[in-house]
Amino acid sequence: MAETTLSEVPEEDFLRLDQQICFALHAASRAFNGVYRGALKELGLTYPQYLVMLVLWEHGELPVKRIGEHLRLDSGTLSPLLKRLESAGYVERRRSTEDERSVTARPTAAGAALRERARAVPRGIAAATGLPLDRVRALREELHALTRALDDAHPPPLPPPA
Amino acid sequence: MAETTLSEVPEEDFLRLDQQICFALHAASRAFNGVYRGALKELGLTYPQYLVMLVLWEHGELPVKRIGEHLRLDSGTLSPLLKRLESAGYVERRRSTEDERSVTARPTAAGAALRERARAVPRGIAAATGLPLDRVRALREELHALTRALDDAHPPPLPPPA
DNA sequence: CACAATTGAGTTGCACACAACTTAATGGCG
DNA sequence: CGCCATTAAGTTGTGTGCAACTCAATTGTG
Repeated sequence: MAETTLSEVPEEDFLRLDQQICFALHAASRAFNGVYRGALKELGLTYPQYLVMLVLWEHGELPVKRIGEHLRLDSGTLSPLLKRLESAGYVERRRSTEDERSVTARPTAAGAALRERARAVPRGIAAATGLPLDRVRALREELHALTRALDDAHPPPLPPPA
Repeated sequence: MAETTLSEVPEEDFLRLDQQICFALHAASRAFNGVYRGALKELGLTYPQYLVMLVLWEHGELPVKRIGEHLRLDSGTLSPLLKRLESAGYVERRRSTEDERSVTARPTAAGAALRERARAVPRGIAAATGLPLDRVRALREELHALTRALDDAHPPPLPPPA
């Protein structure tokens, strides 16, 4: 049972195994998304919008570029998303004075207030996973390593944040 | 260091931990998607289209409903996706004669031939993960359990396949 | 047998992701 | 200084994912 290397797996099983692992990650991500969707509905946030707010709550004002580095997202995704967060009244955007190319985003008063209401979210999610926190942490580390390896094999447009 | 229960984590760290774990899964899924995108480009398939073809290669002709159960996807996603696979010449769709509500899909000759070209894909992906197959299998199991737990806490429209 | 509830596909609308492109500003570099 | 490569946002187009809906076929029930 110690078949650890790729060459020891019979060719016939490979497509099936591939289906299992790539599907598993895909499905888990969407299942997570679904649980967050329910938890975030009353806050008026989508899951990616919540990720952006988490970054802004932690760091305050940030250029779009920096947000993208934290979340591994590019301007093609962030620009319309931030526009929606702005029209929802949760963030303000402002073109930087030092560098006119850069646009920074920061939580408004309503956005900051939203943080208090959001405090209830993570506990509910953690409970829904049914996993002890140690396992959650371990899983997080494993997924980080996996993401790093995959991005390394297929470098994304965004270099990982320094 | 044996803080396993939720109640032992300070409230202040919760939003940050939440960001880390939910982001980790989200990012890993997208990183995987990116690697597949590169590997599948020459086959003319997207990642979800590849998942559908894997199911059809394994099971032959299947109703849309069954495909959805295997992949945890509903008709809102599968209908247009199958239409694209059909216009690409990889699958045929046919309304069932026994139950006129049901539509089945199966690989065409070109779709079946594609399977041979697809054999090269999984090895490349497995190599890109940088993980030994044992770890991949363990991760798969963990993600399956996680998906089940999350779907249980927030039942999706699709019941898990029997 | 009639008829309401259910089921399977499909459609519509919205919000990501991401490639490819455009535009404007900045930073070298001769 | 002048000019070009680089950089940051934003835009466009395509393909999911999913909620909410429509429509037709089927099933269950009195």
